[in-house]
Amino acid sequence: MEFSQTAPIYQQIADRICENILSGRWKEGERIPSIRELAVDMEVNPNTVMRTYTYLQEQGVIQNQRGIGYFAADNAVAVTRELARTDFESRELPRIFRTMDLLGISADDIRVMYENWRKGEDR
Amino acid sequence: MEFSQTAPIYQQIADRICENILSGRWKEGERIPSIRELAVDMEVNPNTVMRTYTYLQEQGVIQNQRGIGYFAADNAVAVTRELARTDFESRELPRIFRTMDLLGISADDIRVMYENWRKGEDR
Amino acid sequence: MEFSQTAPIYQQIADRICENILSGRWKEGERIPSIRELAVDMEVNPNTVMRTYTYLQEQGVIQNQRGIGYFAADNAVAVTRELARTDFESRELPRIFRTMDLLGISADDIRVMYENWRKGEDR
Amino acid sequence: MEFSQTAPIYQQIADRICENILSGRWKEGERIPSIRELAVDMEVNPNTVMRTYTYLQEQGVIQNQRGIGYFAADNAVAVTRELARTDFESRELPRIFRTMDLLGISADDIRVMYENWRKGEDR
DNA sequence: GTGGTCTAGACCACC
DNA sequence: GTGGTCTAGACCACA
Repeated sequence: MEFSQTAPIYQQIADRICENILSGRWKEGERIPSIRELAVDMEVNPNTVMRTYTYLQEQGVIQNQRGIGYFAADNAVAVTRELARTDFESRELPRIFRTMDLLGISADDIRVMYENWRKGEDR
Repeated sequence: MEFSQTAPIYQQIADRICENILSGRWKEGERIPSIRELAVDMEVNPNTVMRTYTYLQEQGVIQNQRGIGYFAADNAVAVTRELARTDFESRELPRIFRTMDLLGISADDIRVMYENWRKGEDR
Repeated sequence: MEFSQTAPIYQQIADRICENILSGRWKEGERIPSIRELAVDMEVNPNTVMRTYTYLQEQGVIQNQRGIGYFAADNAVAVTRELARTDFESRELPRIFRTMDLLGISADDIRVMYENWRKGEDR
Repeated sequence: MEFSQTAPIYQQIADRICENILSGRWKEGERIPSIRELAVDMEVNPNTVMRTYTYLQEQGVIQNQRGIGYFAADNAVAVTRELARTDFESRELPRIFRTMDLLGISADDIRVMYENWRKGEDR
């Protein structure tokens, strides 16, 4: 997998996992890949995945059963939504709005670009 | 001045300068504060401002006249717009759209929030 | 290591690294010394090496893998050649030719001196 | 006049003056422009020209007659040649040769480029 | 262990 | 006065 240089890798992995949960690919309560599996899959040091899992566990998105593995929490979807929403509204949006303001990009422009983007995605 | 913990200070200063140029507070071709002045003003080490200026000079936003000081480039506004726009479209937007998609936020929701935000700003 | 007084140390280190890449002592894609290692080796402050690495990374000569170290870029040789060639032709040559012209040094004189110089080098 | 960013301005002015002397445009023993004249002509701070003149006087290229002005020394051509030659051979050539070596540029290549350059100059 | 950022303070060349 | 380079040393995030 390719990673951005700007954000920490463990965070990018966390985002990925959250997407899997939100999109329903990983069901609540189900087992998720082991640290080693994911590390191999993502071509990353297991320590890095470990960090991701620790972080997500602190956030209540996943849970650990000793000796068995990690599981998506029973309320994983709700928790993840809440997490993503808070982050989006408090950290992303203000910066976005300021940039729009400075560059003269209207909400309408955003709408058009969003629609184009959705067409481009394989979904 | 207050700085966010997430982004490096020298970057936040660069953003600040770009805003000054885009908004027209600093005119193209005019002299901008000396490294030491700005360092005092922002309550940071001169090295940190130095780093900002070096970065902006590489980007073509500002220019140096030896022994005299730094000046906003003649085409500073265009260069800055281009910089900000590229960054916004290639780095911000894709992440934003993915989040909107996952959280079910529509472009209309964005429009409403944007309008509310503009009311909140004193402008 | 000994450094000239005329050029900045970080530049001289950069030149050194480029020579290592051009001569094949450092292979493309291979790891190069860590900042701290090189700093000890060259008896300079780590910050100075840091500056060199940042510069070379901007030029595309080396790449960073987070938490692991710096690596010679996959196309490091080509990039370095291009860099050196451009610099030589646009900055060095014109000055050289003007001096030759003024002093009445012919291209043949240069050839003789070059051959003598090559004999002097242990190669 | 346009100045390079890399070399000090006062040095570039000195080079210019040396060229005028070597090429015979300024004769030995003749008066050369006053500091103020040259400063206006070159769009430079008089202090900078002052520094150039002081430097050239130390080298014996020009002489000062108090209250009258600066003059090219009686043996200005010889002195200048010697200066330029020493600088060229001891400082320029070694670097040039090393670069040629690294880039695989032969003395013949130089000859060709030199001839092309001479055609390009208006002389 | 790695790199990245920042501070404090010094010294220098240049205008 | 200006910017530019360098050192020393600290602290942090990341792998």
